[in-house]
Amino acid sequence: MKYMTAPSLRPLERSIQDRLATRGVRFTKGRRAVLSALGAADGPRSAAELYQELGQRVPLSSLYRTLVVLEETGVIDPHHGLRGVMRYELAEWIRGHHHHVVCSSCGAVEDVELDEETEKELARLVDTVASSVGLDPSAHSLEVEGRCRRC
Amino acid sequence: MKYMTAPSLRPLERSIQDRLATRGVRFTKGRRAVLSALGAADGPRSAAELYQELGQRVPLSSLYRTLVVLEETGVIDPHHGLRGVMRYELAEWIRGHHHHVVCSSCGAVEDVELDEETEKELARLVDTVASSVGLDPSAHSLEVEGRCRRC
DNA sequence: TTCCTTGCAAACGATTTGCATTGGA
DNA sequence: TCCAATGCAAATCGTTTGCAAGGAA
Repeated sequence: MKYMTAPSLRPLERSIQDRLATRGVRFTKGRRAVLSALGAADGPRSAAELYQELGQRVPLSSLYRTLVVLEETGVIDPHHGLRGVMRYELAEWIRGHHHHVVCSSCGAVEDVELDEETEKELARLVDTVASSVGLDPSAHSLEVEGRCRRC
Repeated sequence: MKYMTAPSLRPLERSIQDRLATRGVRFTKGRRAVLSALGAADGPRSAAELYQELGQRVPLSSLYRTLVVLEETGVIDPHHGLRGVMRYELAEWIRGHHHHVVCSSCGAVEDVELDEETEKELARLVDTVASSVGLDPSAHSLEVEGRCRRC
C-alpha cells in the first residue's frame, strides 16, 4: 500500500488523443491543460480547484464543459465527494484502480492504492454485498473517513 | 395535524430528546416529523424527497434548517450521493451500522447490512488502509455501484 | 471552410440566510 | 416569559446553457 505517484501524461497523450479523435472530439489547449492538472494532482479535483490551479486561465464555464466531455469519452472519472461538490480524476485505465481517504475536518481527499492481497479481499467483500441484493457490481469504492494529520 | 411516529423510533424518542435538550435544542413538531420520515425510510433521503414524503407540510427552508441541526447534534448522518444531492439518514447509534448499494442508472440508494463475519473483515481492511496513511478512522463506508434489478 | 470549441452572461437547481412572527419549555 | 424555531422571500453556490466569436482539422 503506497501513495500514488502522478503519472506523466506525455506517453499517454497519443492514446488519449486517439480516443478523443475517434469520437470527433478535438484535443485543444484547454483540455490539455485540464488533463495535465489532473495528472499532477494527488487526488480528485473539483472544477473550482482546477480553476485556481490553472491560474484562472480557463474560464469556469469552459472548465465544466471540458469535464463533461472528458468524462463522456472515458478519460476522467467523476467522484461524488463531500458537500456535494463534484471531483474528477484521470480514468482508471490511465491512473490505475485505487481508493480514497477523506479528512472529515478539512475535506481533503487523497488517493491510496491497496496491495494486491488487500484489494482481492475487498473484491470478495464487494461480491458478497452485491450478490446479496442481486446487483451486478460495476464499480466499488471504499471510503475511509477521519481527521488527517494536518487537522 | 399529527405526525405519525415510526414504531422503531418511539423507544428512542427520549434519548433523542435528551440529546437535543443538552444542547438547548428543542424537539419540535417539524423535527419530530422529519425524524419519523427518516425512521420509516429504507435508505437515505434528500431534502426534496422528505418535502414530498411529508406532504409539503414542512417548508423547504425549515427542512434544510432541521437537517442542519439534526446533523450537528448527531441524530442524523449525511450521505454525499449522486449528482450533488445531499441525503440523510438516522445516525448509526440509532439505525445501526450498514452500507449502501447505489444504482448507477436510476440513482436509488438502498441500505445493506453485512453479517458479523463480513463486517469484521471489512473493519480489518479499513484499519489497514487508515493506519497506512496515519489517519484515525472515524467512519468508513463501502459503496457498491451497479445496475439494479428494476433498471 | 466546416464544425467544434470558447467566453461571456444569464439561467438553473439545490441550499442558505435575513427578518419579522410564532411557539415551546 | 423569553429565546429558539418558523415561514417567506431573497440571496448564494455550484453547475449548465444560449449565443456570437474564435480556432482546429
